[in-house]
Amino acid sequence: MAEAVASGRDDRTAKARIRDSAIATFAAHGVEGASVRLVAEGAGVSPALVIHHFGSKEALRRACDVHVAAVIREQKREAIAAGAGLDPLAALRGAAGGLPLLRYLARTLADGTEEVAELLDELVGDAEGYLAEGVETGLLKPTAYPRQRAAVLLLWSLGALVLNEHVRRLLGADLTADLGDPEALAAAGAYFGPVLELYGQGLMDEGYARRLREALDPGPSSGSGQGPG
Amino acid sequence: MAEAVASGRDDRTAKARIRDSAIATFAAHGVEGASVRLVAEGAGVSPALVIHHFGSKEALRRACDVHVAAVIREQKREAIAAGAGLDPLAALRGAAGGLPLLRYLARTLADGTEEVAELLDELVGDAEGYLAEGVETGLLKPTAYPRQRAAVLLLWSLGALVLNEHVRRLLGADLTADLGDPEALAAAGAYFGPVLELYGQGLMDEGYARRLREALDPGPSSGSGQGPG
DNA sequence: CCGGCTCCTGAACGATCGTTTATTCTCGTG
DNA sequence: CACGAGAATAAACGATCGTTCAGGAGCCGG
Repeated sequence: MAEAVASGRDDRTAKARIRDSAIATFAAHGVEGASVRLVAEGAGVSPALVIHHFGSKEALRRACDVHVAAVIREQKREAIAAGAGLDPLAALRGAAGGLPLLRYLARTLADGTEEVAELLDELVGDAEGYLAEGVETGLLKPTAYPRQRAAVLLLWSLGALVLNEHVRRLLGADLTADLGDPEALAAAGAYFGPVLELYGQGLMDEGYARRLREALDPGPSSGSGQGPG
Repeated sequence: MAEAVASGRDDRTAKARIRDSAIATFAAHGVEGASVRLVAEGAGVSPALVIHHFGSKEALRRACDVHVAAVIREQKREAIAAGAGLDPLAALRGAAGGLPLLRYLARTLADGTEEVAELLDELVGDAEGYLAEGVETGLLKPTAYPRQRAAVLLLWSLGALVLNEHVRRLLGADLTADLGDPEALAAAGAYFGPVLELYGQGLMDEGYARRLREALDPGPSSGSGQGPG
C-alpha cells in the first residue's frame, strides 16, 4: 500500500502520471465532462488501470484535490521562507508544474469539495497574517474586519482566477500564464494595474463609503436594492 | 415557429416550464451533470418533449443563456429608470424570478458561452458609464484606467458570485439570497462591510501601491513572483 | 524451471446518456 | 363530424459512461 517509488530510468510512476493527466483533463473539460478513458489516454495507460489505482473516478478526483492542496501548501511554505508577497498563489505561477494546478483550481473551485474548502480556510488564515504584518509595517491600512478583509481579498483573487477566460477576453491578461514570461507579465498589467490603483486610492469618496456601510449595519427599512457590487 | 402563447387558465407554456426547469437544474447540478430526464422531471413533462421543443440539450442550454441575458438586460433597463446603484445585478436580487437566474449565472459563468460573454461585455460598458457618472459627481475617485477598472470591479462581483458557496462558508453571507429579506441583508454585511471599507480607504499605502504599479509597466528584470493578488 | 507477485490490459457488463421513431391525444377549423 | 396540425408520450436505439473480471507480461527468490 506504500507509494510506489519505481522511478528507475524513465519518468514518473504510472499512478503519478494518471494523477497528473487527471488534473490536466479535469481542468480542460471539467470533472463531469472528462471521462476516465480520456484521463487514461492522457497518461498512456488503459482505463482499467485508472480504476485499479484509485478505485473510482470520484476517488481520483479526491486524490487530485489532495495533491493540489499538498503542492500549494508546500509552495506556500517555501514562499514564506523567501518572503511572501500578497498573492498566496504567486509561488505556484513560477513553479515547475504549477500552472496545471492553477488551471485545475480555476476549474474546480466553483464545485467546492471538502478538501479545497479546507485549503481555502487555510489560505484565508495565512492572508490574515500577512495583512496584519503589512499593517504593522505601515504598508497596508488598518481595518475593522481583519479576517473578513482577508477573505474578501482572497475571494476576489480566486474569483478572477475562475473567470480567467473573461479576464483574458476583457483585459487581455491571462492569470494562469507563467508571469515569469515578460510578455505574459506585461499583459497581466492590464489586470494588476487597475487592481493596484484600487488598492492604493480606493474607489469611493470615503464619506460616501462610510455612509453606505453604516446603512448596512443597523438595518431599518432603507431603500431598495442598491448594493455596492 | 412563433412563440406559443397558450397561457390560458393555468400556468406557463410547457416550453417555458422546461426552460425554467433547465435553468434551475443546470444551476443545481451543472450543465454536464444535469440530464435531460432530470430537466423534464422538473418541468413535469417527458424527456422527448424537451428535445421536441429545443432540438437538443446544447440548444436548450443556449436558449437558457439567451433567456437569462434577456431578463438581465430588461431588469437593467428598469434599474436605469429607477436610478442605478453600482451593482449591475442588484435588480435581479429583488425581482420575482431573479434568484434562479442568479444561481444559473453563478454556475455557468466559468464555462463561458458566447452569449454570456456578450452579456459581460455589455455589463462592462454599462459599469464604465456608471463609474464615469460617479466620478463626475465626486462620489467616486478618478482613474487612469476607466474601462479596465470597470472590468475589474465587475469581475470581482461576479467572481464572488461564482464562489458563492465559499463566501457563505467563510463569511456567512449568501450573495444569491434575496437581499430584500432583512436577515439575508444583515448576513450579506459580512461581505459588503469589508468591501465598502476597501472601496472607501483602499488597501495599501498609496506610495507603496504606486511603486508596485510602476514596477509593472516598464518591465526590466524585476524581482520574482510577488503579485498583488 | 517454477510458483508467486505486481503491474497492467482487453473485453465485456450494466447503467445512463442524448436522441429518434412511431403513436396517441387535443383541439381549433372548415 | 371529419380532419389536419401541433402537443405530448412510450419505447427503444446507439453511444458512451464508470466499472468489473479474467488473465497476460515481466520479474524475482527459490
